[in-house]
Amino acid sequence: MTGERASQSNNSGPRSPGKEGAVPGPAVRRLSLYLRELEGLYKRGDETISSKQLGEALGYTDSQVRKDLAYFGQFGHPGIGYHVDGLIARLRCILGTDRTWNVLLVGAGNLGNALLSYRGFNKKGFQIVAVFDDDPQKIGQRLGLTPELEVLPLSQLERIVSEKDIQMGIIAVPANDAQSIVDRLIAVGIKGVLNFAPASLNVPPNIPVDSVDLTVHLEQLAFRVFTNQIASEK
Amino acid sequence: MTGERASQSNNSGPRSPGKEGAVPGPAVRRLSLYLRELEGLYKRGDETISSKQLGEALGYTDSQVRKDLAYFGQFGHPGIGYHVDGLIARLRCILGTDRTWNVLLVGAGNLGNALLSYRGFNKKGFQIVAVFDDDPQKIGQRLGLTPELEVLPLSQLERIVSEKDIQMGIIAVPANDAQSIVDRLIAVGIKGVLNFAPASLNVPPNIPVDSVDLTVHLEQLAFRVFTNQIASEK
DNA sequence: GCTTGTGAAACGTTTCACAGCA
DNA sequence: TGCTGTGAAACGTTTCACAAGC
Repeated sequence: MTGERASQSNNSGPRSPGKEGAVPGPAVRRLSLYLRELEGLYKRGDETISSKQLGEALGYTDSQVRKDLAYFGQFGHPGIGYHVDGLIARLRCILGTDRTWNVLLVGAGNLGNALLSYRGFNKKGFQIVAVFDDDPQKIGQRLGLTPELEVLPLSQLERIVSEKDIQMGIIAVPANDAQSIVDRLIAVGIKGVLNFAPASLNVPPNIPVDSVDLTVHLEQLAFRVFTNQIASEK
Repeated sequence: MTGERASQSNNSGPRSPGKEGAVPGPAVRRLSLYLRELEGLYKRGDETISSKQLGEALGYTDSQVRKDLAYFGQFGHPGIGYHVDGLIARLRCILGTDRTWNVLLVGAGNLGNALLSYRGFNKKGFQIVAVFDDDPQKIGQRLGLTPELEVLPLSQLERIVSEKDIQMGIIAVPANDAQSIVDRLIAVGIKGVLNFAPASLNVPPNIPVDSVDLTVHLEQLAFRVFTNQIASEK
């Protein structure tokens, strides 16, 4: 059943995994970090980089870097390393950021506002093209950067999603509202969700959800700081 | 070399790992999610819960839940499950959120402001007790919730950290400033850092750093949405 | 009956080590 | 020499399976 694909040397099509099959989750996360680092190197004018250098910059081993990249093809040159610009293009293609993604935001509170004003999203090809909130105080407000967005009521969700061809949604509402919001997003055809509500969402298995809980991150940190303290008291 | 500790049945001291030794990183992350879920159950009046129920609520197996908890002791009762309130207390103690942590914030931009206004931190025992920014426009502004905080210049860092007994720092500055900020934080004795700047930070190995890059999360999502599309086209 | 805690097996990820190429 | 790509070994995590307890 595992489809096979002739290995296509260096000129393989976009995203070509060396083999059909699962890429480890952690590897995909690292690809984003490689890309971020490479974009910095590109700005500084570097033309090539070795797996060793790239790994050291991020705290990974050289073989880790090579294995991660090898899941998707053969991008390097023995004795040389990787061409920075070429690898950037490949990674963007692999991650899907060589195109623009239209994103909606639900929740125009503090966090929602901060997300609307964040320039980093646009730079990476993510455009927040609609904001929803059911608070009557917020509906009609214009928020965010240069082309400001009007806060719309959720009743407009279906219309706007198809009108603006929106594929992903960001949830920045209180925990209690998150499940009903995600249900509605999926009902109108949203294909992936980034959830900032401190709640665990129940969704069909084909809908990727990535949850960022700010307090969970602080707790992880507290645990590790605390562990260090105990260790150093020994 | 592996210290041994008589297994202390149910009344073991705080945080007692069943055995001295490493707890898997992913397990610690899940503990935070268990705690979040348990706090919800407690509000709804539930008194006991089984590993099966808790796992199902979060998308994990029952044995995963039991193994994670077993790293720290024996908290359950065969045939019954776990007492919700008791397990909450244990998890808080393990994660270090049974005390208050004083936290500082560097960067009073959009994201910094959103973090200052977020009530979830206080509920979990994290108090942002100082805000720093070197932008002259921002210094002196009063931001955040009820007891507003005055934005201070970084020159005050050392004094405030010792005065207010601050252990952790949150970085919400542009990528280019992040490394110099983290260096200064560590120099004044900060023990852990939550970094929102899209940059990889170089720190000594005994200083835990947790990085949250919002665009990395969207990229992960884009990758998975894109993968699903390709799969469904097959 | 149902549920925990845990050794052992299964699975997944990372690191090693080296052939092959520039 | 320096570097990639990759099979094999090492390591870590999750799941299984079951004895023991309510």
